[in-house]
Amino acid sequence: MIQLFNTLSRSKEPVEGSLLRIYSCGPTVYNYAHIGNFRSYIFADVLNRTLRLAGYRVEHAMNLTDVDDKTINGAIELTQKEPGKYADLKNALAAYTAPFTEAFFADLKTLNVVKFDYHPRATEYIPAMLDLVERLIKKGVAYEQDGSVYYRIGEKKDYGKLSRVDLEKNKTGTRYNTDEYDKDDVRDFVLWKAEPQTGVHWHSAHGDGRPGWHLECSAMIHEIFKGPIDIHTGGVDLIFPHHENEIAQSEAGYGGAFVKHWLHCEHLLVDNRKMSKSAGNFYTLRDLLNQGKRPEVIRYFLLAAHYSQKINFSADALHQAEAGVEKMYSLWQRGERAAKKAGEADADFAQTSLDARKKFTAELADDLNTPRALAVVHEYFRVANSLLDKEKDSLPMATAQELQETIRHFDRVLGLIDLMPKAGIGADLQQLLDERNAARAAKDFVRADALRDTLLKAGYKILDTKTGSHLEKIKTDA
RNA sequence: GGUGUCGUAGCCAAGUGGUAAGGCAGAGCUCUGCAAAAGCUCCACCCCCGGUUCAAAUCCGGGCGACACCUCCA
Repeated sequence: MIQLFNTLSRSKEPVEGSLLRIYSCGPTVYNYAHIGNFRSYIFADVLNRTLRLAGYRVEHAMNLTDVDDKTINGAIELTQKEPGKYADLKNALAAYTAPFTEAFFADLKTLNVVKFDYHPRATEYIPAMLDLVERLIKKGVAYEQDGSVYYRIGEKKDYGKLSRVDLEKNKTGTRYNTDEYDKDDVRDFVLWKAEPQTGVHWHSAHGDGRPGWHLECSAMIHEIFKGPIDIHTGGVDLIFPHHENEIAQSEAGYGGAFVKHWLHCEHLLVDNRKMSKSAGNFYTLRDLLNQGKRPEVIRYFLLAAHYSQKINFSADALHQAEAGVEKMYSLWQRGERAAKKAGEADADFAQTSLDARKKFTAELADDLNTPRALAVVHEYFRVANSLLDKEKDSLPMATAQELQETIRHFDRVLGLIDLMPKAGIGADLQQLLDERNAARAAKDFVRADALRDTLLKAGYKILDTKTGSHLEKIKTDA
């Protein structure tokens, strides 16, 4: 049984049912997503992987916001740069968001995020959104004002139940100019935004306009899942107002429950400040890869802290993560090499492996406790390395297989082995190694060490063991 | 001003009433031509003050400090 912290109740609750419908808030494709954004998507991935490992069936959607102020501005800029190239602004919008959308999917792949089942885009669900707007007007909780439609917060008595904001106590107007809004109540939020002909717009009963930000998630969840969902994820900054407004819209518009379990992951910090586009203190995945950081290291780094805790992004933390990844890869390859003997599997080790697998799954089942799960992994690695030491790197095939299966089990959630540099040791490398060992045997240590350096620069580390020397790939090809 | 989260070793980070997981770095040792890898050993009384309790890092109260949300934001 999986227990997950629910923002709604502020306590851990069991996840019920065998088929889980999950919706995760995805990116706005106006730019490259930064590593803080990816924390949220990898968090969704860990959730997805953990549930599957635990035997649940999962249907998981992650949206792409491809129409909002920023993307529209981008589209307008495109048309100004190349007048006449786009048939209309919607075409320009599609042209503007396409590369960022592509980059987003490529980055997910780079980070070995398991494919989600659905990736709905806001622009593809305009009719569904307009349908929701009409439902809300019919129910009397929304009103039109100058071509825009607003949600009347006062009509929802339990508004604020997720974020626990008390709108009465909240100062309004302190942080934004209330005069800019033509709303009955400053707290009301926009469902449908009147957009002049000069902007990206769709036709509606209220005139030309485009959807408000919160609307897409409600409409797409309804369209895709045809009913309430089990889990909804996102970053903590979405709790209010985004998720609060989603709840209001969906519950009022479609009736009944909306989401059982709300999960929110904390922010990634840089120098103790939230990483964000507006603050400018962000790194995209591409930035980091260009700096020689490896995606598996980034993954490990993000998994090393619980999702509900803020983590500070630093070179130091990344180094520590790299050491963890290396240890895993090293053991994996050591296990591969050690599969040599026939005979029965080591019964003690088989038991240890089974225990470790169970413990690993159990730690994750407790609100996705990846740090504890990693502790289990490291304890297991120590036992496995001890065994390999003791057996001089020669194990029965069955035992080596046990080791690999266990690492594979961990990796069903960690997702690191797939990103391991491929060894591909060709004849040239083997020859260098042979030459080095010949020099070593001839006590020509200067030459031996020089060859070791050469191999290191080629991305291979030499491991000298009692049973011979081996090469281990330590770097991804540049 | 309102709301919430957090403060654990040099660093990263679990634990949330029963006497401090795990990792990185460091020190010593084994192995090694040297090194690397691996193993073994060592390395914290949990921001401060007060309270509750047989027992608190863990609960309560009060400080101090950090961050976040209340505006677009993962």
